[in-house]
Amino acid sequence: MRGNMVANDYAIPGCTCARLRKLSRRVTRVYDSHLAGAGLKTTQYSLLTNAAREPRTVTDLAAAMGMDRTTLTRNLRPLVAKGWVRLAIGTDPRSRIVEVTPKGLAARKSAAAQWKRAQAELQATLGEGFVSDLHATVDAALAKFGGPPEE
Amino acid sequence: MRGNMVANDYAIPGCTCARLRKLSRRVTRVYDSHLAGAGLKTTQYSLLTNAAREPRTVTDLAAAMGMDRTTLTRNLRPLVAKGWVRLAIGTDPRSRIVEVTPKGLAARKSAAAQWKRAQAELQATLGEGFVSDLHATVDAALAKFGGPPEE
DNA sequence: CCCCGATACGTGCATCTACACGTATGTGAT
DNA sequence: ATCACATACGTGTAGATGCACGTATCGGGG
Repeated sequence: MRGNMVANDYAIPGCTCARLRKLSRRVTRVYDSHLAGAGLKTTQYSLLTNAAREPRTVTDLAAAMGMDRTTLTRNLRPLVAKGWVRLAIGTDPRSRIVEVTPKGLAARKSAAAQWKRAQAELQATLGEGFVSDLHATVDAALAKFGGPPEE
Repeated sequence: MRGNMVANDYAIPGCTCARLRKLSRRVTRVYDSHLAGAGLKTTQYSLLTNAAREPRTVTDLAAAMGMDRTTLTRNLRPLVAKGWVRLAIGTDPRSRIVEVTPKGLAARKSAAAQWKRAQAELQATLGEGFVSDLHATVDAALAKFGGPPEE
């Protein structure tokens, strides 16, 4: 009784990419709205966290975060400009070690509260169990791509 | 026996946003690598599809796609430049109706093959059942945000 | 008819993302 | 020592994303 469901073929019921991007946009806006008060974006908070975990070369950090190396280079720029990150020369003089400065650590620490609020809002919206399942699913997908879930 | 696991607090085991963005990057690269041969990006393919489904105002289409209205305005620009999309004046002269041109429909149709290949590669990498589950999870999340999964 | 709040858009600015390409340095073979 | 290949990086170009802000039109009340 639904009529002809095949009137046109413009439906993409199966486009994984579009769905993921759509959800990413929504979720990113939630986080960014909270982190705005701390003067940084979600991406930057994530970057500071990953860089602080362990000093690494640009290439290694980019690989760990699953992003193009040149993307990381650009993303580092605003952080370097704010004095939160420094690019040091490694043992191999060609390499750049991404180092979070004390100022950067302080910025991250002060933003942590807002990050927690964002995560809490998300869990309130989606439900805690749902978020857990979502994490598991996303981590499993990332693992199948070969990289670590890391974060 | 794992030693002290709390040496630093730089782990964000629970950052939903970072995980989603990471997975989005990976998946987008898969799709874009296939669609490159068709001369468009995943976002553009998705835009063409959504716009072709039904002519709508910029505001309505943006809402359906879960993106900022001004983002849609910018994303439409390259498509308009290629003659794939046209912005017509609606009954309300302030509004712009996003219309896909015949040329745009043709471009989308010719890209459909590459899109299928991308989707196939993803399913081969993740597993078909996994992709189904992922869709269900993402759709459920989008629904909890209030909007339609649509695509 | 005029004013005012609501509505529909576009722009400026900043950031995120990645491919193609170019530069500089390390390394191993000759 | 030198040459060739690999490695580590940055830039040019192009698009995706969203907030703050400004402009123009619509519609109802005075």
